[in-house]
Amino acid sequence: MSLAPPDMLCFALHSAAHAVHAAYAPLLQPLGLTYPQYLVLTSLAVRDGQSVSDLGNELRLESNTLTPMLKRMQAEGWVTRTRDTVDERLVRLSLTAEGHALAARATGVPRAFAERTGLTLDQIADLRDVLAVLRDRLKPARP
Amino acid sequence: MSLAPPDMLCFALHSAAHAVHAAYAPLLQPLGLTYPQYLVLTSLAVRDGQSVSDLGNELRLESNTLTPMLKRMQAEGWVTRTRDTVDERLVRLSLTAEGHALAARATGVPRAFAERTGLTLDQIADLRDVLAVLRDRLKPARP
DNA sequence: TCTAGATAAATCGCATACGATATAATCGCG
DNA sequence: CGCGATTATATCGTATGCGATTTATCTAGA
Repeated sequence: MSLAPPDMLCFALHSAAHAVHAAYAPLLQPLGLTYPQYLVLTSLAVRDGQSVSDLGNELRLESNTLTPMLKRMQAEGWVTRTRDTVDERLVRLSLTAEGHALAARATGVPRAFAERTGLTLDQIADLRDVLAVLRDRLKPARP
Repeated sequence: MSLAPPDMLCFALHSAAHAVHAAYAPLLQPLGLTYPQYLVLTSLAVRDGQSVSDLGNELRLESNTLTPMLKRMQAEGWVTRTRDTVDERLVRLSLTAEGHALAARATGVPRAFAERTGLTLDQIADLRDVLAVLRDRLKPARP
């Protein structure tokens, strides 16, 4: 006898992640951003000049996902991609002025989302930390 | 100033869901299953004869996602898709003998995963329930 | 020094996901 | 009864994600 999906942690995670994605979409669509692009923009707004693999390590994504996404964001005029002059294997990422402006416009999005969840800020922080522990146990980030 | 992704609940969920997906992959690959296909198989093993929208309501997926996936699973010989004779808009889904055999082989997968998480069964159940509440608050299933 | 191995991005193919739309079947209201 | 609205799938286009591979660059050891 097998467990049905509603009884499985993996499915709860899978479906909750999609629900969060869907909840963010209407907040991000007016900005022209997809949800993963929003994460990239936010990461670069905090730390400029990251390489593709720095960003991938933070977001747990591979170059095969990031490269096409970054090219789309470059085409939108939000991001620049330049080879590192010292180590030419690295591609350094920076936000343009438009990128920074967009990140500023997106600042309020997490708060709007937090309100939609109906959870307190403490509950949100606790859940976030439990999930981070689970994730890092399953798939540690590079040191 | 914006929050960085590691501080955001949405990112914790996003990345934990991907980590779970990645942890399931090596368990499912020997069976020839992808992770969403595993959820479909499990759902049909518990309740046979569901329509596409029944299944979509349980898994929170739309026909535009399910139809191609179900066709692939039909091509593998695991699932049959037949129009309901009473209401011909409905497509009824059933597992074949191979489908049932595969579901039986997959029974041990959640336990193997649970061990990988390092969480107790109570912790897993609690986390699952919190995530289900969050999901249903953001995107309720049809009644 | 010079090359074998490691590393960083990029490319390719495939499987989700979803918004928008199309099509077919059924329902409901006058 | 008849037709517009609704419902259930399916189709199309686009954006992730990832496994496997490729290319370019760098590093380390004989």
